[in-house]
Amino acid sequence: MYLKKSTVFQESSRESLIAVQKLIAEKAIIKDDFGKLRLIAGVDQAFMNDMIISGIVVLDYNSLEVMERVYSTSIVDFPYIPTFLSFREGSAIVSTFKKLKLVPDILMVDGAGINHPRSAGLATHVGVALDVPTIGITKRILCGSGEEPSLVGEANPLIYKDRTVGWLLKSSRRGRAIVIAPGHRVSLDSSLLITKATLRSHKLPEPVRLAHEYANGLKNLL
DNA sequence: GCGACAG
DNA sequence: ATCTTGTCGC
Repeated sequence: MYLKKSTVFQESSRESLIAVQKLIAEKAIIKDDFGKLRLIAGVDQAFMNDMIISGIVVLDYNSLEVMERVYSTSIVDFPYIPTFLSFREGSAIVSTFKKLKLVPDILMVDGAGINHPRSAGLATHVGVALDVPTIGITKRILCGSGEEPSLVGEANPLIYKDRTVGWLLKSSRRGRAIVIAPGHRVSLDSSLLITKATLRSHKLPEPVRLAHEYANGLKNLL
């Protein structure tokens, strides 16, 4: 019979992919290791049938002015399976990042960071692969729990197995809190401070919000 | 064994 | 993520 990718995945590579994630987690550095913040980028993927559109937007960290945008397309070759998102979107991000002319000091990713069962979410995976400082931003919790903040600007720690792995930040008046976590070469505290600094009256911080808008907008031109 | 589960 | 209209609220 025809083997669905998900079946192949489940039966022949699950353990090896978990092994890869454990190696990524070992290489991840969860402390500040970046220079003066001048440029911050955001990345997000949009999908059109079996095509992945990955878009990156680079902003000036202080003015949040857009400095550069690049994108790349590729074919979907892996299904969406919770905790294995990096094997679906990771390579697309890496390819797109390499097309940048400007080198951002931080890359904000639409996915989990160390707030992952094996401490290897998409932001961490991509950060280690490119050896670039990353922060992971998600709208929902993948794992862990924390008290839901109620006041705008309030943040509570996200706990997973007795360890603080990120934050729940009430970023806007409406909706639930967003989830923030270090990906690579960024500390827990900095991941929160930097994210707050790039917020502009929207639920998501500007880097990822604009990257999402950019990637989705490309669907009308491809 | 039974849920939970980023994008 | 994506398929989709109207609708509640600031």
